[in-house]
Amino acid sequence: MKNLLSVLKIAVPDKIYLKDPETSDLGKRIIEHSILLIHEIGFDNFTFKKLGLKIGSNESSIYRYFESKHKLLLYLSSWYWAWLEYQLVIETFGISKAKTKLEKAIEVVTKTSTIDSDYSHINEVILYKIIVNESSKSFLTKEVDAENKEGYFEIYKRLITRIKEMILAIKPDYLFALSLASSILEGGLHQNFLNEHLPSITNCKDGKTTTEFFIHLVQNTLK
Amino acid sequence: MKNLLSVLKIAVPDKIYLKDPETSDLGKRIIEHSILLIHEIGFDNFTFKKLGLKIGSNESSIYRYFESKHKLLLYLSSWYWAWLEYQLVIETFGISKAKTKLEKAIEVVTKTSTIDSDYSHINEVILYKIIVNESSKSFLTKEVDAENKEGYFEIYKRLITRIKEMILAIKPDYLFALSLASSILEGGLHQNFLNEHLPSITNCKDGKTTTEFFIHLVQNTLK
DNA sequence: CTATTATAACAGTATTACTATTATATTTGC
DNA sequence: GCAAATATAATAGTAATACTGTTATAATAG
Repeated sequence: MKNLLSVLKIAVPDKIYLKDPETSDLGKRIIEHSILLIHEIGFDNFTFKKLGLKIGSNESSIYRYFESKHKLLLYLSSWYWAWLEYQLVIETFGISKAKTKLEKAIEVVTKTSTIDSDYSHINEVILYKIIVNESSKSFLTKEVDAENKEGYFEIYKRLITRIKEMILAIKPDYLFALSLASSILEGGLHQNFLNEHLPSITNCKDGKTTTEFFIHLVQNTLK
Repeated sequence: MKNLLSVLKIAVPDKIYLKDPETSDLGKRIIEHSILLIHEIGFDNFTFKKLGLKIGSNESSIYRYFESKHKLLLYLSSWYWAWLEYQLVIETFGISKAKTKLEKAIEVVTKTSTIDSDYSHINEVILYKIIVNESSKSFLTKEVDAENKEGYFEIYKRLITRIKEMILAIKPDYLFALSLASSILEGGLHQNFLNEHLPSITNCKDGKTTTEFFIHLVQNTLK
């Protein structure tokens, strides 16, 4: 089951890119090194020129794949959410008890140390760090409504919908299943951000994990 | 009690600005219209040049007050958190019952339609919209650790600490009081963002409020 | 082995995010 | 009431950003 990714491909909405980076060596190097470079200098300081320099390739060649660095961030985000959805499905598939299933889901979605699956050129551990620090910037823009219409957030929304279903399987009359699901996902990222940068306002440190916090929260809410 | 702000001044960490905008007419116009302009075109598209044009003043004059637009965002955020802390304190001051007190706090912190207090040149309703859409950008940067050391996030952290105290007053042995407090604050902003831009993944709409969601969540968690 | 496609190299542009300098108002102190 | 100090405005300049466009060269496919 774990090796499904060797036959399946992570599917990202194709309007996000001009040319699918998975279809060429240069494309894969763009993805691989954009993750490393964004992690290194931050998305705000990241440029295609710097990336080109890093991969020994020309700025204009990168523009053949993505029309802007914002689109690249959308790609990386979508890719991560798709990968997480895959993790979620395989990890919870065999679990029949609704409560155990949701707990596993919370674990998958809020844990920090995802293993680099080594499936590809993409380092999932570093990508997760980018998601924590930068993914909000993919929707905190003036263009969010237009981009939502284009379907750029479909995978993210589908992931939240899956968690919502697991919540409703436990408590079908709960009125805030979607809000709880989106809070687990974004809240998990936020607590892990605080742990790293503003530790004085989180308890998810010193052995206590973000996962524990959310499992406790959800257990009591759905009781 | 409500009119305390006519004698008190919202205090923002003074390292954030070069010159206190509250001390001059131009300074106040900078604040007033930066809020309107950021709301209008978004922080990413906002420049001091455009702001100068709007207030009939020169770009370079604005640089006398803030060394960058990032510092201006830090100022606006800090100002908002200080204002919210003030609201929190006066609204909960007279309440003796711990549970009622926290519920009031959650209401203050998560509600969308704050009234424009008309106390000043600052429109709090529009400022809240900026906070929802842009405030994360004030800490999602590579400079967050350095800026945290400089004390730029003190008010924000103090606000969360206040909410944490109210949580602990109800359940002193709860291990995640800080995480719950920070989740209420950021989560509240996020749900209100979703309501506006990605409504398919929130239940905080159609009469159900973000405040209700969090009150229910917290009540059950601290039971 | 030619045609197509992919990539690289180079040039150019409007805008951004500033810094620096000088000129002109406005306020304040005596 | 006037000089000195301060605040603001105007102008110029810069390196970097976020692109677009064109042409040249390399790789590959039919």
